[in-house]
Amino acid sequence: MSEVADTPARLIAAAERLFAEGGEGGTSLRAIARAARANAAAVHYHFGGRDELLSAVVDRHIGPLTGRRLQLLDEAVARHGEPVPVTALLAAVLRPDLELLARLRRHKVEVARFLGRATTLAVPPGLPYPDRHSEPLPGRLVPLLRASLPDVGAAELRHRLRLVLACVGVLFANAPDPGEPGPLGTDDVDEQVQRLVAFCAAGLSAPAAQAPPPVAQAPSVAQPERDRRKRRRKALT
Amino acid sequence: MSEVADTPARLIAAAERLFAEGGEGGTSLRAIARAARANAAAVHYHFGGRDELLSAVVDRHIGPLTGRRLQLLDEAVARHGEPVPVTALLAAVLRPDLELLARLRRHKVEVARFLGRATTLAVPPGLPYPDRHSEPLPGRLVPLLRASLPDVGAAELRHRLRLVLACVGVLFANAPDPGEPGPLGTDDVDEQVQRLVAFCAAGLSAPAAQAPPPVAQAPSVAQPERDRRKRRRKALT
DNA sequence: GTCTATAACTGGATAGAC
DNA sequence: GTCTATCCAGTTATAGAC
Repeated sequence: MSEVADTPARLIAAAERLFAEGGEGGTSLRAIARAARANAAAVHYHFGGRDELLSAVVDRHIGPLTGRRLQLLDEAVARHGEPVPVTALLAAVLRPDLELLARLRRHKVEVARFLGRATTLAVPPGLPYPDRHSEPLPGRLVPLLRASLPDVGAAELRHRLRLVLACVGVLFANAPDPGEPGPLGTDDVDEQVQRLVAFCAAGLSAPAAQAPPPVAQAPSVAQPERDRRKRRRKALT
Repeated sequence: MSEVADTPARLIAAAERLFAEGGEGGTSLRAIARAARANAAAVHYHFGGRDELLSAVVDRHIGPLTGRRLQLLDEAVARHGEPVPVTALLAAVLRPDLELLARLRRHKVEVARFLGRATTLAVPPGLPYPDRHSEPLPGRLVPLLRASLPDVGAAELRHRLRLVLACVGVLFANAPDPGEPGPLGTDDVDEQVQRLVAFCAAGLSAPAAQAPPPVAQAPSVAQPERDRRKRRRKALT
């Protein structure tokens, strides 16, 4: 873990730390190379460039998640038979994320936040982030959910599932510092799963929307802006 | 709207477009000045620097939202009396966002996505984005919710509210191109409000979590990485 | 495989003329 | 208020020595 390791490994490790601490756009290839006690040219040799290194860092964490999710889904099916209770399906999908989050939070909170930004968001345009929604997960999950929630329309279900995945992403992106209480008010992963599943299962299963009483029309929005002038920039060396 | 306008206004407009299209980190002060047909020095004169300009852009959109949310909350209280139904409270809070989203989606989708990244996420560290959770909104909203949901614990409620706000943020961040169907499968704001409220109200009101059946322990995670080498970087220039 | 050196630019910031 | 000119630190990328 804290070995000398070969250059590519040291580069990945340094990149992970710096991308997480300094932001995706704000971290330069040279800074990474310096931190890895390697040379700028080494990044090009091993990965092909800065962006490919970024992808490598994200993939390394996200890849294994899908595997574990599918595994837990299979176990849930085996245990309950179809239709699987929604809570069991959600627990299978969400647990791996919360486990990873707990692990990262201990020593690498910034990395957790970085992954949250990278996976759930449309993310700064132009960067090659993996699209979570095109993973093999939905292909397996959606049919199971449909069977368990026959009263929720197919389209509605897909939208709601997006909202569910959004929740996990934001838990990552706003991961609290270690020392502070964990993501959902607890450091216990089982409790986190229970709480998140309680919220999401209820949302997924909700009866179709009903028209609420009408609401006053929106007034004009955006404009109050007329006194910003000549503030000195924060000093910088 | 398409006037010549004064320099600060042109700068804000150009900055909004370029930050949205090119990402927060990837847009330079010089590019903004060029697009605004102004000078690089003008940015420093009027705003103090690049980051302050970024803040100005975000504030201009987000500021008015809080006002409208509080206004709709007051109307909801006046109409229903306390305790206000959860659905009414949520509709008041979420409608302004969806209205803004619909407006932006028509001609400035990228700006919507930009705002989503900027407000809900921890966002690349170091950048001065407004923290949505420190707005005056929670101070007014949380007591109303507590009164409407006496069975949900205070802490639990706060966590769930974070999840709700996360959902809106991700709707912004992943705003679909105009032409494609709207954020929740429809272009009609009223329907969007209904669907989002249905999901969120159910989640907020859910009974406390229950312990689900135990789950196999996690195996080792992260590592499959051993054949990435020497891919040429995509040509450039 | 890893390094130094360097090419070729772009970044934010500011001084000072107009 | 707005511009030009300039500073200089920092960027990716590559050629070529070891």
